[in-house]
Amino acid sequence: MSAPSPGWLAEFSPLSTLPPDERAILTGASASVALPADATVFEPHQACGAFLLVRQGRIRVYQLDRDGNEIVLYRLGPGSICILTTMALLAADRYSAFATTETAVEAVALTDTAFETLMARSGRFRSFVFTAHAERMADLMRVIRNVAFESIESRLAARLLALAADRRALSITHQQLAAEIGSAREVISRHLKTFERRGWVSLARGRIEVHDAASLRRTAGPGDA
Amino acid sequence: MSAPSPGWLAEFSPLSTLPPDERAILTGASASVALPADATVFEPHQACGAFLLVRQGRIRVYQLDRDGNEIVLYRLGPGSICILTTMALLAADRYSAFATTETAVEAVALTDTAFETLMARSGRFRSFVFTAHAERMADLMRVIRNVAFESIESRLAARLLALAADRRALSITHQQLAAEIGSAREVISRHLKTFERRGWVSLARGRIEVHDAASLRRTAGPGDA
DNA sequence: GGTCGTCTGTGACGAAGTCACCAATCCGGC
DNA sequence: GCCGGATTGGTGACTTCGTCACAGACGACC
Repeated sequence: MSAPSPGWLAEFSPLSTLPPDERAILTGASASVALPADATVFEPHQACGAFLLVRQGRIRVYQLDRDGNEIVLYRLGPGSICILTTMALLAADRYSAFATTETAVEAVALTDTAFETLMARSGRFRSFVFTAHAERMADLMRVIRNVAFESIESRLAARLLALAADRRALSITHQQLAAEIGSAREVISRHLKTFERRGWVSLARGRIEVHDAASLRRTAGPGDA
Repeated sequence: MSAPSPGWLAEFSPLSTLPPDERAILTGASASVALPADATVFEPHQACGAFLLVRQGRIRVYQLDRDGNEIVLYRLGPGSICILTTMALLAADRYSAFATTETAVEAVALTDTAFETLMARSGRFRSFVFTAHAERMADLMRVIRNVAFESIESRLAARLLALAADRRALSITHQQLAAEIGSAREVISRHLKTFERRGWVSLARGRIEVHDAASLRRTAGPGDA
């Protein structure tokens, strides 16, 4: 693990205003971490042991049951931190979720002592960490609202829009979409077919093209992705 | 708001080992809060403005959608803290959950400045707060696993056992049970009827008596309540 | 072109949610 | 006591969703 390239701190805007002495702690005790795509970041009952700040790439955090059913909880992108590792650092508790890199990931790892030093010394750092906690908590609440209250059709529409972002087409299988919202492949296939019949999307093997984002947005409803 | 009765700190074991100067901050800036049963603790987009430590009673935290559907997220009992208020204090973010007292509640409220002072000064206090965060996060993950992966029958059995605790009978309506696990009243009624036909419980208006906890535990499965 | 593994489509069925409606019970007022 | 309204529980019909079984379609590779 080498030192991260200089200037990485600027990529985390809430941290870029830290006073010099606190910056020194951060930059002094950090190491670069590079992960390939589809790598395991952590699994239940397996601590990660370091505080991770994501610089590049995307990490998917999800739940898995014994039958292989899956549901995505949230994603971590550039500028966000992995709070599950902070849990393991500051609280003894460990909780059971999986995390996998979706793309190659570049991150900065902070030693646990440096993390605790900063938490003790820097109000800005604490606020940064707490904000991340609050956001993740909000993500989980959103997932609960979706699975408990929303129809598959609206959740699927919402997720298609979220995954497509601004692009027209996305490369994803029906099985992967089912894992996104915690449903079954056949159910997703059938709903996608009706979307296609309505002219909202067009389907090809491993590929979905969005034609009518407005209609999708309408069926997604006021609820969030 | 009067000062809480002396010795309340002993009720929060992780805090009882604080050094004298940190205890002084806690006891000096705290006020007693008494809430009746069925009172609103907080609602979405409405900050509570203080750090709450629960001494007596129970608070139910739940999600609600526009159609009145409900699902319980977790409960706070004696010795636990309300992390949603800490979110509002340290992070600007607010998230949308409801909290209601199930019984009369006695709590201690800490001013926000005292909270931040303690977070800055006391590693033990930080660890206490972070542990609470981790536990709540674990609760939410458990809820997600349940709604996404478990059958109604097993979730109902698990919840009956959890609510009954060691008692044989519990006073609860089918509607309330449905709100516990995020289902519909009719579904709960039907499952309870089959439980009764199997001799596991007996039903009366607003009352359920558990006769065969072992069988309930078996259908609840290895998963958590 | 042929083979194999992955991906998608479909029918049948059970489990769960929704809707409509009624019956039983409780509670307060008289 | 009795009555009337409100709450609670029971049930059938129907829709949506999850599960199972299986077939066809496509792409990668030889």
